[in-house]
Amino acid sequence: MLIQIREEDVTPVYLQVINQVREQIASGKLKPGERLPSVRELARFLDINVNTVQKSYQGLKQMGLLVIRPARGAIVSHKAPDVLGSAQNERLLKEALVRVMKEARRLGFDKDAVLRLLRDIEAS
Amino acid sequence: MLIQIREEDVTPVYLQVINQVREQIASGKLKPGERLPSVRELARFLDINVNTVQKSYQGLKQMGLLVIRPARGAIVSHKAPDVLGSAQNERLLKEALVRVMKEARRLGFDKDAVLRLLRDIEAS
Amino acid sequence: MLIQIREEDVTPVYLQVINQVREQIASGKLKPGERLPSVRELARFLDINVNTVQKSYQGLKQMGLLVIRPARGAIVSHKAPDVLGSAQNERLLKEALVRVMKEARRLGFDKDAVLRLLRDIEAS
Amino acid sequence: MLIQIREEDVTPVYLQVINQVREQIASGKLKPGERLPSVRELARFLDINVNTVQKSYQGLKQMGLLVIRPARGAIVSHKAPDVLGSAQNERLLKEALVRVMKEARRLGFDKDAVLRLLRDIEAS
DNA sequence: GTGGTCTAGACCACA
DNA sequence: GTGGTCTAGACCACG
Repeated sequence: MLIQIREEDVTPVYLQVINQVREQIASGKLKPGERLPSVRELARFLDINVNTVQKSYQGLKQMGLLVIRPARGAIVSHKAPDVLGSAQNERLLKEALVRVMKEARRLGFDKDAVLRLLRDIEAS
Repeated sequence: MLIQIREEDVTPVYLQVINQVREQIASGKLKPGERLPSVRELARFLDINVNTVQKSYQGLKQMGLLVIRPARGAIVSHKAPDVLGSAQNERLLKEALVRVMKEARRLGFDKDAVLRLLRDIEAS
Repeated sequence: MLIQIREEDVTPVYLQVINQVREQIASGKLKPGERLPSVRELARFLDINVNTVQKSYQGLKQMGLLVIRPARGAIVSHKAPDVLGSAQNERLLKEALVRVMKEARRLGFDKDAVLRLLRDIEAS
Repeated sequence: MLIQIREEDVTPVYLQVINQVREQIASGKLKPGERLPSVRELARFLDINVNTVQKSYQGLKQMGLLVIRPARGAIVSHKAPDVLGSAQNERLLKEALVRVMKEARRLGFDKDAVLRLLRDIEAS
């Protein structure tokens, strides 16, 4: 499991961890049932605080992506694929898009302009 | 100038003010040269602290949307239209869209799905 | 005497008046002995507060450029030419230059770069 | 990081801090990636309010000289050298020089006189 | 009256 | 511990 913390990124460290784990599950690099490194292990590896990793894992558990078994470590939930494609996520994404549209209008762009910009964006 | 603070919104108050003023300039409700309420006036009206309004006005000044003249009040800058339609804003919006696309991919959506969702969003 | 207040300029109004009067004396447009408009007259003409003009005239008097005769108006002092070319002014200018040099160093420019830039400036 | 506040200086305290930090980055005493003292630490050391230091750091962030990461401290941005040598700064300096030249003309000096004075100034 | 600066003290999320 | 936000109250120069 390859994770890296960007020092210059203003995103909270615990969110950087959550996002990258979520991405790896979505892309299939992490599969249901697969074991994640222990909290202490990952904290040591990333050189961040144990509490921070703890918070990330709890967040992922809350989303239903991780199953945490005390004293036995954390594994990717078998329900993870459902969670990632769920209607709830569509709602989350919709909210994010609404926020961007509001921002766009503030900056003086209409929906068509946004759609055009979005189409031009790399799939990077 | 109609502004309202949403207590339940997590967005910092000073940003709510900035966003709403920005929106009103973008939509033409506030025109270049028009005078804004004094910091004290607006603070009293919104029932927030003077320093908070001050922070908002300073932010808007920084963006080039306001011209603030000590002891004479603040007016919408005549350069505001340029600022709002500038190439710099296109870059800002692009960055926001890239962030949303990353988020979408994490949630298991591809670009076409995002485009479809965006088209369905109200122009509210 | 042609004076105009720039609304968008952040320079205090009373200083805008002082500077323009000083300029007109330096350039010869206002000559020693010549009468200036009364405080009330100028205030009405520029649409600014009487106190502001009063402050400007007092400042000019302080510099030795104006002689104010109560109830009879203000005239350009016959000593004005001496004041404008004096050693005291050289000191003032030197201080302004020192401030600019400090600013330049902060922005990453050395003295040679500043001299080059200054030479390139229009004599506008 | 050595900073000192001059009580007798009319320059606002938060600007004194900004200027000195900027100077130290320009002169290489503070290098990209280097960590600055926390707002509380610096406030205690300079015996000024935390909010004042906060204002300074926010200003430096705005200029692109600092990267501030909540709960992780502030570091000199890796883009700081670009910011300090940029064309935008040349414009800023040019504007300052134009202002000084106007002032000089008001005081009765021409450009050659100014150049001569500038050359004589210590590089202090 | 106006905006600008500063202090003191508080609460928050994050590490 | 860190930075970010907000309040209350003060003083200043300027109009």
